[in-house]
Amino acid sequence: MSCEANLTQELRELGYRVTPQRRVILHILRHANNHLTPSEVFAQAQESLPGLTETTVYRTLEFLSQVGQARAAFGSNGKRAYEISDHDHHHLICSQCGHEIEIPHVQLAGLYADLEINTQFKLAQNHLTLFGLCPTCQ
Amino acid sequence: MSCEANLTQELRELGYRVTPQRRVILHILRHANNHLTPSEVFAQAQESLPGLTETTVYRTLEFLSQVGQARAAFGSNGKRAYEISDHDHHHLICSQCGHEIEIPHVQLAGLYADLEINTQFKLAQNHLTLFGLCPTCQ
DNA sequence: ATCCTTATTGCAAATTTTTGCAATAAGGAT
DNA sequence: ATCCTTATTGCAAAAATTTGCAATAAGGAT
Repeated sequence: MSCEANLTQELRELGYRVTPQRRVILHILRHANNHLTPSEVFAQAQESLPGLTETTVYRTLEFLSQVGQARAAFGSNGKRAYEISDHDHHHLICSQCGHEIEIPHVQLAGLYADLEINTQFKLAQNHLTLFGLCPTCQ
Repeated sequence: MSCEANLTQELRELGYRVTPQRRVILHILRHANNHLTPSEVFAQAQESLPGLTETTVYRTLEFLSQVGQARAAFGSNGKRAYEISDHDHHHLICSQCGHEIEIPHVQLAGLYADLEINTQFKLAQNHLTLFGLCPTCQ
């Protein structure tokens, strides 16, 4: 559990608790190479934590997003999926074949800056999902 | 049903059928002043179409998005909502108080153009939902 | 006006996601 | 090491969403 060490402090200071469920789920997210649906997380997490409930998975995933450790993304179908919130990026999905590429957040940095000026909002770097047709499918 | 006249042709040419369910649901979307959840649509639609099922509402909403008449948007909670796809825009929601403002698509036009060049994708103008803190909540 | 093909609907059942509440267990204090 | 407070979990039940399949009805052809 070495890689979760830093989080522990952070959460406690905010009055949250560090539970086995949260550790395991965060660990899974950290070691996944792409986003996972709640049921995928549940399936994996259950192996190390037999008593785990789906309810808890949903709540934990939501919790991790709240504290900025995870991020929710929505696919074309509206299916929810979560991923670790380490490197800021967005997704561009081909609505035909489903092929998906990553867009580094820096590419949107200019837009975000402009919008902050126009709207007076302080923007969060939430994950966006764009759609289009990939070169092959056009 | 005057305002649906043009759609009728369009759908038939594509091999789709114009049914009372589709008419009513599209009509509701057209006259709504903001996005509606499937159950809200269902509630309203049922008044003019007693036998209507929720299943059909879900399917019709999805269908209307497919043919470009409607658009799905996802709120902070991940709740799905649909709106008519007339003027292209996006939403910026305050993650604190839920206050929501519209961002005209033109403000993202530059970004979209850049992305099309970088990625080789042909981008669709899908509705994006951005989050942040509104002036009051900051 | 009737017939035919097949896109769409409704129904029932499965799945996914959310919610209320009592039982459990983190973690600070003694 | 034990006690206390209350954040979190599990459970059960509700609500939301999806899926398979047979019955219905759009709309083109006769």
